[in-house]
Order: sequence, then C-alpha cells, then structure tokens
Amino acid sequence: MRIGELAKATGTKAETIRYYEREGILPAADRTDSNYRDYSDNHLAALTFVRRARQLGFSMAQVRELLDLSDRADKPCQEVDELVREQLEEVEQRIVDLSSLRDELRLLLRSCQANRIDECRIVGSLARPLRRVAR
Amino acid sequence: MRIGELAKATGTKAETIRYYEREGILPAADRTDSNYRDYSDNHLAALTFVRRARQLGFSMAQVRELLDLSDRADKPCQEVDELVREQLEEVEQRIVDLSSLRDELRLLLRSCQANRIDECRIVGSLARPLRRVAR
DNA sequence: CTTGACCTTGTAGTTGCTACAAGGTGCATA
DNA sequence: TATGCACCTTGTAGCAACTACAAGGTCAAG
Repeated sequence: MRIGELAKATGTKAETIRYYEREGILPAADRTDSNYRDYSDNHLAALTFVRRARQLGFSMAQVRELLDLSDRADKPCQEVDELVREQLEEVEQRIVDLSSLRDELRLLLRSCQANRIDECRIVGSLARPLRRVAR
Repeated sequence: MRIGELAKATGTKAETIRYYEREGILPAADRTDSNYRDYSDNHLAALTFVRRARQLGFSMAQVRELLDLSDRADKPCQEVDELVREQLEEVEQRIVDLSSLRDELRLLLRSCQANRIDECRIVGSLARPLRRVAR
C-alpha cells in the first residue's frame, strides 16, 4: 500500500506520515523499486494507534511512551494506566479552565448595551487608551 | 518606566513585550539616552488590554481586530460584540470536544483490569501490533 | 508521447512565545 | 575608582505538531 492509500485509510496527510517516520514514531516502510514507500497492514495498525492516541490528546512524547510500553507485553500495565490517568486529569483541568473562560466571555457579552464603541463596556472592560502602530 | 517594571506590573516577560512591539501589537516605546525602552501609563493600559484579551483565549489576530475596533470610538460596537460571540462559541465547542474526550479516557481507564500489558484492554483498544524503530 | 496523479527529498512556514548569546548601562558597594 | 551585579540592547534559534511548498522522478491512461 502506498503512502496516499495509507493516508486515506487513516485520515492522515501523507506529509504527516513522513513526519512520523522521521520522528521515529512510525517504523520506516519498505521501498518499491521506484523508491516509493510500501506499507503493510501492520503499519496501518500502528498509524491507527498513533492517531487515536493523538486524538485523545496525548502529546507526541506520551505517544512514544505508550508505544514503548505496548512493546513490553510482559510488563504490568500500571504505567499505561498511569499515563491515561494523567491525561484524564489534564483534560479535566482544561475543561475547568475553559469553563471559567466561558463564564467571563458570557459576562462580557452581557455587558455590552451601548451602541458606540466608546460607550461599549466590552472595550471598556478590556481597557485600552493607546493608539497602535501600523505593521 | 523600564521594560522590567512594565513586565512585573503586567505579569508579562520582557521578551514577550519586545515581541509584541515587533509584531505591531504594542506601539514602540520612547527611548532613554542609553537606548532603554521608556514606557508610559498608556503603554501599561495597552499591554493590560492585550494580556487580558489573550487570557480570554483570543488569538493574536483577534487581538489585533479588537485593537483596531477600539480605536474607532464612533463606530457601533456590533463588531466587537461579534468577535466576543465567536470566541464564546469556539470556547463552548472546545468544552464539548474535551468533554467527550474526557468520557473516552474514563472508559479507557475502566477497561483496564488485567495485570500484564498484553492483556490490557487500554493498549488493546488503541490497537497496535508493530515494533517501532529507534530514534 | 503527453498529461495528470502520484511519489521523492529538502526546506521553510505556522502560533505565541521563550531562551539564549554577546555586549552595553546604571547603581551600590569595597 | 573599580568592580560586581542586575538590568537593558539586538539578533537568532528553539518549542509542538504539523503543513506547505519547490523541484524533480514514476507510472498508467488516452
């Protein structure tokens, strides 16, 4: 399977796949006579794993860890568990942060009742008196 | 006021302030005889505005728009309103996305009941059979 | 035999900073 | 007076995780 096919099958751009290979996240593919990358079903599974982990918000570094761990079939899976737990906590924290951000924006929106910018409390509550410079 | 003071007053690193100036987000400061940047209270207010908007999740491009708009005191503030509304929608969408992500991670955590990685359903549900390459 | 879709490598751009390096300035202290 | 130290200057490079070229090679269809 060529890179374009693999890309389509996983919803990943070909350039991203090459990038993963450069970064050692994915193993290098075989090459055809004409030097095209030639992927197996194993590559498909590997890329699926990576993409799924990325979608779950794991960083590249975390994905690397997950890959390392999943290579060691005999190890207790406590460490995998731990990684997932950390990621969950991070996501929960981000939700908390975004929620208070959302509340602030809602307040801001409600504060605009004027018609002109110099009367607008949105601008006022961001508070900015200075003229800016051109780029 | 020198850059370090302004930095402390706004909780911004000096390097970030210089970056904002380079990017035209902040107007250039006056210079002392020894070529140090010399800031006024107006600069303080401007930087406060920028930092506040950034904390609210507005991109640099959006901050630029907000700055442009707030320069035009006579305009109706509909556009400011619109920007805030867009940002609010984006934040709300991000909360939705992160929430389903959180749910998936919770499921993943609950699915791990085995002791060895080759029996671990977390790794299994990320599904990855291929050996990786060294960096 | 040419067109067009694909592939190759290598390099540079994105966002919003952050971190140097190499040198100049300003002020307190020995 | 010297000197040490915190501060300032410019310029450049790095971060994450891609994305977007450019310049050229390959291959099948018409």
